[in-house]
Amino acid sequence: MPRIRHKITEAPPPPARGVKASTFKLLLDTAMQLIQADGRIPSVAEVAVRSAVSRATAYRYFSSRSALTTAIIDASLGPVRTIASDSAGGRERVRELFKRTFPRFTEFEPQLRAAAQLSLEQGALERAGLLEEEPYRRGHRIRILEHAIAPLAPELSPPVREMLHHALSVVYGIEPYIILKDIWGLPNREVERVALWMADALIDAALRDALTTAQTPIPGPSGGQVPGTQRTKRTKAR
Amino acid sequence: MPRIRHKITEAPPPPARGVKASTFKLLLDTAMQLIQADGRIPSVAEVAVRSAVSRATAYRYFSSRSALTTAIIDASLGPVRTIASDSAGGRERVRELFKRTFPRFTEFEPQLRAAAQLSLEQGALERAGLLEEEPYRRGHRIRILEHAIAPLAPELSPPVREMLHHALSVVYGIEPYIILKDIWGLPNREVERVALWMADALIDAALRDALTTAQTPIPGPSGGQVPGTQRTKRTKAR
DNA sequence: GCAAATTTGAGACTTGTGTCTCAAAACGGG
DNA sequence: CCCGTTTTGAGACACAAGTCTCAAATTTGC
Repeated sequence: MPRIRHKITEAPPPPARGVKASTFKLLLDTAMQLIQADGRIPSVAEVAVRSAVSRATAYRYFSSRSALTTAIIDASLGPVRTIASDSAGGRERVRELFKRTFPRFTEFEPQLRAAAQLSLEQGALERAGLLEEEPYRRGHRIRILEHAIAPLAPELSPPVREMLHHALSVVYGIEPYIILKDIWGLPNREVERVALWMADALIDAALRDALTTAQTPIPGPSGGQVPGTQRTKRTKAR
Repeated sequence: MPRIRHKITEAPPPPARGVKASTFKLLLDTAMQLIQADGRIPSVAEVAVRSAVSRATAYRYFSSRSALTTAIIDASLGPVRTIASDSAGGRERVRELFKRTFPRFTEFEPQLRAAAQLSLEQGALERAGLLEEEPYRRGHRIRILEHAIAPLAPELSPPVREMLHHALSVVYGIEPYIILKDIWGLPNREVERVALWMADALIDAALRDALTTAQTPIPGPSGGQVPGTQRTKRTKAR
């Protein structure tokens, strides 16, 4: 499987031929209205009709439904940077990141669900070798979380830090939100509580791992064991 | 939004008219071969051709691609019960559940990804009020985890137990697997390690919460506070 | 305001998915 | 082995997504 390069393009797309900024805006605005109204990504044809524009023209601007989806997601979630929190250090920074992000989940739920769906669809096509277009990968999650846990870095050995980074990326995203709402039927308030609780639990575990490895003398440099990843079995129950 | 009732049908479907067991088996077998070979759910038409059967017949057995998907998933993951572990109590039971389940993720990855995709698609249709068929909900996750954490129950107050249940359901599933593989490119071995680490961390947190609330005298019966959910801020960093 | 370049609309066409009908084939019980 | 029932195949139809072409409309440069 070919490794995919994350495309973190913040730059505006190069102007294509046969494309007029005003028409693009008209179509995108219509699409945004439709998704807010219906809660699902509209078809290109729908957008065309509602914009009083021919189907052919709409397809000139959004060559497929997935292209339209991508555009809608980017337009909705645009300034991701504003989510980042520079405020407190340590655990609070992560908590605040979660709290700041959460309202976006409720506000942009259809768009985020669409993003998740799109990435699954494209993943399937990709694995089958049938994907022509560039896959949609925003990859902001890694970067945002990296920033959030940065203050904790001095207290964590690199492997523990990485583990925490991985673990938080599972909890920080639309997926837990979807699971808790769809499987359990939890209200937003509860979903947020669970996510925060999980984040806390993971940070605790990381800090604890850091302590145990800090106390232990570091093994020889060429040792097979990576320091900090052998989790001490804590308080074995039963 | 209408609440959906989980359909945990283990019973075989009632025999429909115009349906022959042998043809059903032929088509399903072909479909299973195709998904193993291609890594994606085949179309009904594809299955028909590869089974040397007319399209019309194939559609008699699988009335849509999502019906085919459902059948494939069920056939692949059928005996979910065998996953359950009755072995150890407490934390080990959860760990063993995770370890037992993990090989299925690698073995049935395409099917599980398809299941995740299907549930997102249907969720979108459902929210738009456009879903005619019964949505596919297996809902085994809740039940399996409930069994796994049962031995921990005596040590946990009901709210903490519920929190743990919710949290584990975010970690126990194909979603973390997908996130860690697709976003990070982690190998299976690492994904399993992260999942186990997370499960451990969550159980730790739950047990710790249980301790703190056990020490605190329970507030008055009509108090607004639910005992055990007010997480004590632990080791505030920085 | 004119000419060239750009953008658009209408419709034909393709492909994939799903439905429907009806006659032929296969099956099964006596 | 025969007759009624069940199952199947072939093709016609519908419909959404997406492509393509060409002439008409619009915009832009001068």
